[in-house]
Amino acid sequence: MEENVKKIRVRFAPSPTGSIHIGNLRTALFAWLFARNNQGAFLVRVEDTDRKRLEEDSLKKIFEALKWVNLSVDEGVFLNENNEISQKGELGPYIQSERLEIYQKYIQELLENGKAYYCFCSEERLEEVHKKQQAEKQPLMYDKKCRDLDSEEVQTKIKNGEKYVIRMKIPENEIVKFNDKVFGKISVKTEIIDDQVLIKADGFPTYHFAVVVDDHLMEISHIFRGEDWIPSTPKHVLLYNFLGWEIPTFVHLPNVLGEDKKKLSKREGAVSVEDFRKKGYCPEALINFLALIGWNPKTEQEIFSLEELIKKFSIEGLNKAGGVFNYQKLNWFNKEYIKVMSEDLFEKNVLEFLSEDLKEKILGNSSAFKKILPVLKERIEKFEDISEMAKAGELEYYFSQPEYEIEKILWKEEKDLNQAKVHLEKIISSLEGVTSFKEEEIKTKIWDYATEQGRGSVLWPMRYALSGKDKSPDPFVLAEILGKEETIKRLQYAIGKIN
RNA sequence: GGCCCUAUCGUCUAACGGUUAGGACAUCGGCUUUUCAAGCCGGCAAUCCGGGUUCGAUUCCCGGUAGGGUCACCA
Repeated sequence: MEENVKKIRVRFAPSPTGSIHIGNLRTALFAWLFARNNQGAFLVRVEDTDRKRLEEDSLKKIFEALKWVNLSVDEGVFLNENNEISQKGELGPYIQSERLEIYQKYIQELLENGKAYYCFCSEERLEEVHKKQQAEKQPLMYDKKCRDLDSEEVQTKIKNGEKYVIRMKIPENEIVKFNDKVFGKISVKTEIIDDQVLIKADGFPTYHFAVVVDDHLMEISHIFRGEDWIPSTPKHVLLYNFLGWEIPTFVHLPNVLGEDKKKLSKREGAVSVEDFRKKGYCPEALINFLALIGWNPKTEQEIFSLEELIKKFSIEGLNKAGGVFNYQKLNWFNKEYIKVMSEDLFEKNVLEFLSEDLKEKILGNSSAFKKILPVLKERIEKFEDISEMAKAGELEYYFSQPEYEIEKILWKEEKDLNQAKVHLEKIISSLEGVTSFKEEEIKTKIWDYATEQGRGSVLWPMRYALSGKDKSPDPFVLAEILGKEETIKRLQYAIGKIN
């Protein structure tokens, strides 16, 4: 009930170590939906405490991805009008590397209260300890060698310039309990909790320390994160207690899995938001699809706009079991979104996925292009398919006379090229009388003859003469797109090949 | 291996003790049809196993099994 009083504040806390993973996007989405649903605030904090894994343009990619899927940022780090990384809000800075003094302040407090201690163990020694534990099939934990060093000893070591980290002093024989909004009550004995490093040798805090400090200082009410954080949550709970802070509400989300039922990883192909963008998925489709993994709106509706998702979202609809990321279903969603896409947007997207020389041809015949668009719309599930169609030569014939072997112009098992020629000639003469060269009129002109002679025998050669392909839209659609002159030209070309 | 978590069609999921276990994707078949695509109609397909509790368990409890997560000076 305290949540009703307190303002809802959630955060998305990416690490700038690459482009944003689809699973992280989903976490951000749920947090964002929750904030919007409750008139709360959505903040973004950058967790860049791992100095070794920093990637130069990672932040840009992350924020471009957020912008692409339309998740707006209320506070913290964001991309401004000039596409520069900047910060807004009263509780900053929102980039952890700029908050080092803050962590210092609180680590001192823990040190003074005996909740943390200096540890001078070398990485080599730690490695040995771990090796031994592994051999004995013991859990891999710090052996607490430095836990009870006396303070004089500590001071002289520090004075001598010995490298150190600061560890958390996990209390003995206690049970840490916390309540998760999705997974319910979870409790863990302190015996199995490691004396976690809080401050690294380079002076930077570890994730575990920084999140607790920052989430508290930034007044985060609900922590949305992946379920893989559940095992380390007891450490965080302990830290909140050590510092005398109120514990926020945990909302751990079930994992997004690959086909192998393991956490979705690069092995599965596209996993970064960028990848999906490059393949020509619609951001709305991706969001819609993602929202329905691990959450359900309790209706049989499948297609939801962002606005509808905001309205419908609630933590109660969240699932515990991990969900497989199913590309086929994503494709279906994408197709649904393409169906209702505006002509202009569709055209713009198509152009983006065409090669330069094809684009040139199109610009030379833009009226044909306009007519092709609806045909393409019906046939693709993502815009990458346009490139594939182009490669397979399924676009070329709209703009230039296709080459083909004349025998293929015959329907099924038919052998008589002369008969086909007769049909084509008949079609030409019918077409010459068509005044407005529209699909329906072309059809009515030819239909009776085709029905009489056998539709396959007449229509297949016509279609083939126009496209030069086994598969294509129907001949009436093709004829309209090509126009009267070009259609007749191609039919005559076919007759010429027969002669 | 320790600890934690999870378990309904192949996949995403609905059914908060009583349903012929529902929907969607995929798949299969039919219709339409000159091919492809689209569209329409229909089919196949699930409660992990064993104990309880209960008049009655998909649903609650326990155990097993299976799967996953996690055990860093990475997040």
